[in-house]
Amino acid sequence: MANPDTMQAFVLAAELGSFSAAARRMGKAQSAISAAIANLEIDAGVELFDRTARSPVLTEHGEALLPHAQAILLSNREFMAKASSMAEGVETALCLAVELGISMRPLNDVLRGFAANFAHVSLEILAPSPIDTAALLKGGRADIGIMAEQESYPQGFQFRGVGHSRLVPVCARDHPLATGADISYRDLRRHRQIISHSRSNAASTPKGEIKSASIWISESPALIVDLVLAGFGWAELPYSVVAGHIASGNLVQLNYAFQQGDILEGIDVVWTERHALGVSGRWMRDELLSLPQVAWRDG
Amino acid sequence: MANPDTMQAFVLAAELGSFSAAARRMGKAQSAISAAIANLEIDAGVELFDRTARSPVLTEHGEALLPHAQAILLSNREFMAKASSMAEGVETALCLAVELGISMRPLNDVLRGFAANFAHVSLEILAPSPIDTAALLKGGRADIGIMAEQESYPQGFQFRGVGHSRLVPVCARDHPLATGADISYRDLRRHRQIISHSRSNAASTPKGEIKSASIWISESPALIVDLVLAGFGWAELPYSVVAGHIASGNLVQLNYAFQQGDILEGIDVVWTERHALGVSGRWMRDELLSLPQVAWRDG
DNA sequence: TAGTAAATATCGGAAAATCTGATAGGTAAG
DNA sequence: CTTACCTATCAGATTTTCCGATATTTACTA
Repeated sequence: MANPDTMQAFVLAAELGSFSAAARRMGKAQSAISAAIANLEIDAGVELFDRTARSPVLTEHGEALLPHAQAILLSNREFMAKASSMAEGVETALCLAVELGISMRPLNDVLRGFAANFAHVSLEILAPSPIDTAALLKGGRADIGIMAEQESYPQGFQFRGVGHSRLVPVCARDHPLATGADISYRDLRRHRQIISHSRSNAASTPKGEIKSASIWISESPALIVDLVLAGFGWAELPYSVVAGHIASGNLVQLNYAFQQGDILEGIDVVWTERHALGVSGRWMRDELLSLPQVAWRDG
Repeated sequence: MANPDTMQAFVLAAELGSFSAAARRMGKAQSAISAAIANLEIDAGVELFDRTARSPVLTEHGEALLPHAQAILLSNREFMAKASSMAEGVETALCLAVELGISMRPLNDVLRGFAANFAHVSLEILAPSPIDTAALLKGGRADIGIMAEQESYPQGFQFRGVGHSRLVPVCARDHPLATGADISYRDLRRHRQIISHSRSNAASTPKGEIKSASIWISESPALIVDLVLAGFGWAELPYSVVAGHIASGNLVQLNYAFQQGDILEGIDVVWTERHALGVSGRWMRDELLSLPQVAWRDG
C-alpha cells in the first residue's frame, strides 16, 4: 500500500498533466515525483502514464485508478479533519431528543446550519415518548431535549421556553362530538378524553387540560391518534400530529364554545449542568433558543 | 497524512486491544507499533488510546476515528485490488448493448455473477434502438450486443443465437381489430401495421413479418407502443414491452386465424473480432451463450 | 534547420523516516 | 512476591525518500 504522498503525486500529476507541475505544487523536486510514480507503477503492476509525448497522459489503467486514488486522499483528509476538529474541543457526537408530537419543521434550518458548521460531528435524533425525554437527558444519553414544558424539572436541569405548539381538540368522524358546534365543558365531560401521560404523571398535579370525567392515558401521541381514530374518545393533540388526519376527514376538529383563541402548550429546550455541552452542543442550543417563538406554532 | 502502515497499526491495535499483538500480526517489532501510534497521535492532535491499564483501550476520540481509519485502509485495498486485477489483463470496463424490447430479466443472474467475479470491472449497459446496436459494436463503443437476429451481419461480426423472444400482435382497445376473433391475413392487410425499423432496413429484404399494405416505421419499440396506443395501427411487439398495457386493458392481443403457435423472433449475442474481448468480456459472453434458450421467451 | 524551453529519467550522495533489539517501568493474576 | 505480559524509550542500523545535477526527448520558434 502506497504512501498518501505518492497518491497525491499521482492525482496531481494526472490533474495537471505534468510531473514537474505536481512537484512544484507539492514543494518537492521533480525527480521525487518521477520516482514516486514509477514506484507506484511497480507496486500496482500497471503503467499509469503514457510518457511518449512531452507531457505524460493517463493510460486507460491510470484513468481507471484515478478515482480510487482520489477516494484514498479524500478519506485521509477526512480522518485528519475530524481529528483536528476533535482536537479543538468539538465533541464527537451530539444527541438531540425531540419529544414525539413536536414538529421537526422548525429544526430543519438549524440542522442545515449544523451540518455546514460541524460536518464532523455525527448527529443523533431521538424521538422519545414524553415520559422518556427527561430520563434520556438525566442519563446522559441525550445532550439537548426539546419537549413539552413541565411543571418542574429534576435537580440540575436547565431549560428555556422557546415557543408554543398549538393543540387541536379532535375526535373521530363518527364520534358524537363531531357534529356539534359550540361545544361546552359539559359536552366534553360526557365523553372520554385521551391524554398524554407526561401531563398527568404522578409527580405533577393534573392541570386544566383535563376536561372530562372519563380519562384514558397513553404515553405515545401516535397511540392516542389511533385511539381517537377508533372512536374511543376525544383528545387535544399537537397540530402537526393530526393535520394529515384532519385534511383527510378522518378526524374532526372540535369547536369549543368557551375558548376562541388557540390552545397552546409550551415547548422547552432542556439541557443539564452535569453533562456539559461541547462546542457544537452550545451552538445547537443557542440556535434553538434564538428561533422565533412562532416557528413552533404550527406543524 | 499518515502512512497506511500507521493506519493499519492503529486499526489492528484497536481491534486486538494490544500493540504487541498488532506488531506480531504485522510482522514488526512492538516498538515500531508503539512509535507509529504515538506519532499518529501527534499528527492527529488527539489521544487515541488510554494507556493507564495494562492493555490500551480506545479513547472516545479513538473510537470516533477508528471507522475513518478503516475506510482509509479499505480504499487503499480497493486501489490495489483493482490495479492487480487490471495487471492480470482484466479489462477496466465492459459495455453491453441490450437492444430495446429485449427483456433484461434473463440477464439478472448473469449480472449477479459478473458483479461477484469481476467486482473491479465497471459495467455499462446501453439500451439502443434496434438500428443502433450493430453500429455501437462496430464502433467499439459496446463490447457485446444482445439483439434481434439479423439477415446478415457486417464483416468481422461473430454471433450466436441464444433463444427467441415471443412477439405478441396487439392493437389499441378501441381499434377495429380489437373485437375480432380469428383474424385473417386479409383483415390485417386492411389496417396499418407499425413495424420496427431494424427488420426492414434498406440492406435486408423485408421478410414475412410485413403483413399489411399500409406500413409505418419507427426505430423505437416505445414509440411504436405509443402509436399503437393512439390507435394508429397494429404491431407485433415483444411480450415484455406490451405485458403491462395488456394487463391494464389498454392494448388488446390479436388472435391470428392462420397461426396457432407463438410468433418468435430470434435473439443473437453478437461481438466482433476486431475489438477483442478481455477476461470479463469472454466470461460474460460464455455465460450468455450458456443460458437456457427458453429464458428469453417471456418478459 | 538549428535553437530554445520545458519535460522526464536516472544517478550519487544527503537527509529523513522507520525498524530492530534491548532496557526500564507498570499492571494484573497466581 | 513472583511471573507474565504489556508499553515507552533509546541507540544504532537499515531502508526509504529527497535533492541537485545531468542526459535525453519533445514541442515549438526563428
